[in-house]
Parts: sequence; structure tokens; C-alpha cells
Amino acid sequence: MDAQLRRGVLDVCVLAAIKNENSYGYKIIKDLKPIIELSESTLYTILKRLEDGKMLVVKSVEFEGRLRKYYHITPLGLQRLEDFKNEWKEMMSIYAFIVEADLK
Amino acid sequence: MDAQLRRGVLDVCVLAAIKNENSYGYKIIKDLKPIIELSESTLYTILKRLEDGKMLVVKSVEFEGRLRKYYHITPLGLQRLEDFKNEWKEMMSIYAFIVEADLK
DNA sequence: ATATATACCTCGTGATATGATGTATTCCGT
DNA sequence: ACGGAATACATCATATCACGAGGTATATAT
Repeated sequence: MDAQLRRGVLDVCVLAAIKNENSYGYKIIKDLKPIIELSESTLYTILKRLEDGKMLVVKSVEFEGRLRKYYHITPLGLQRLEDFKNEWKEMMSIYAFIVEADLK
Repeated sequence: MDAQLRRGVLDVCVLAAIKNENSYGYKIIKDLKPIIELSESTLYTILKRLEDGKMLVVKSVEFEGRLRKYYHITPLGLQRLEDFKNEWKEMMSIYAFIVEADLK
């Protein structure tokens, strides 16, 4: 898939992945694998950015002797998902224009 | 609209804008205005990139005393539009995942 | 023992959109 | 005749971003 197109949805995919349950890095990658593949370096960059933007909060939990960072979505993160749905409508009309131009 | 989302379609919008008639910078911006707004600096960057990628060719034409650069799409540019349509299908399933997560 | 899976992190690089800025001509209202 | 808006092109610096390469450490399976 086109790199640029990916960028538009990566953040939102990560938010969607933690929406219903607190998850952690390694699990997010595995959960998203059937939808969209992303490397660890990419994910951690995104998680950091989402944290800076206060769209999620992090909680370190001891698990089998090692630390595991659980990510929990915030109201701002939920808002981002809502915004995305509206942005998608705009995207659909742009897509319509492109396909229409293609039919002429 | 989200900046990242834009980036995924800007190139393709420009290609779509010149698909049916040779157009030039200033006109492309005006034509795309109802669909997606972009500044001159953005457009010329994109046009340069598309030219480098051989997705369009440029032809300078004298028009009312000044030079006007007409952009014409190439087979590679048309292919890019086709590819985009396939990529869009992937995007739709990603979107479905995001909305689905939102409903749970 | 060794490899694989789990789990985290950082750094450098290349690609990108955009605002700011510059140049030059034509058109239009007063 | 004058001034500003529209037309038309271009470049540069900046900030943002995904990602590969590399690093650390433990648990589990072969």
C-alpha cells in the first residue's frame, strides 16, 4: 500500500486497537496484523505521539517478572476516532471525484 | 481535515485533475478547490514529484505573452490512478475495522 | 544449549506538505 | 493614468512522520 495513505490511518488504527481493552505494544501489533502491518519502531513512535497528545495514558504493570506497559484510551482519543469518521466522509467525496474523473 | 490523511490523496487528486485535459498550475488549483484545497507551493512540489516519477510530462506553451506550463498525464500516471482504486479497497477494510471497534 | 517468542526502547534517514517569499505580466475599476 | 487584484511561475526552510537497524532482557520450546 502507498506509504502516504498508510500514514493517514496508522494512528487511528492504534487507537481503535486499544478502544475496547487496555492493550500493550506487542499485543497491539499482533491484533492489528490482519488489518494493517506495522513494525515495533513504528508502533512505539505512534504510541509516544498519542501519549504526548493525551489521547491515551500509560500504566506500567508487573507481569511475570517483567514490566508491561498497558495503554488506555482517553476521552480525547475517543474524540479522535469520532473526528476520523467525519474526515472519512470528506475522503469519500474526494474518492468519488477521482473515480468520476476516471470514467469521463 | 487531518494532514496525514490529505497526503495520501493529494498526488492522486492532481493526477485526476489533469486526466481529461491538459491543465496548468493555476487552473489545477482552481479546479480542485471544491474538492480539496492546496496552496501553490504544495502544488508545484507535487507536480515536480509527479514529473520526476514520469507520471506526467510538461509542455511549455506561450500564452498571451507569458509562459504557461501544461501538464499531461502519462500511461504511468494512469496506472497510478488504477493502483489507487485498489489501495482504496484496502483502505475500506481498514475503515471497517475502525468503525467496528467503535461499535463494540 | 540454542533458537524463537515476548517485550521494551532509541537513533538516523528520507520523504513530505506548507508558509513565506520572490518575480513578472495582464486585467479592471476609478 | 494609476493601483490593486488576478494570473502564473518558482524556491527555501521548517516541522512532521514512518521505518529500518540496532540494542536489552526474559521466558518458552526444541
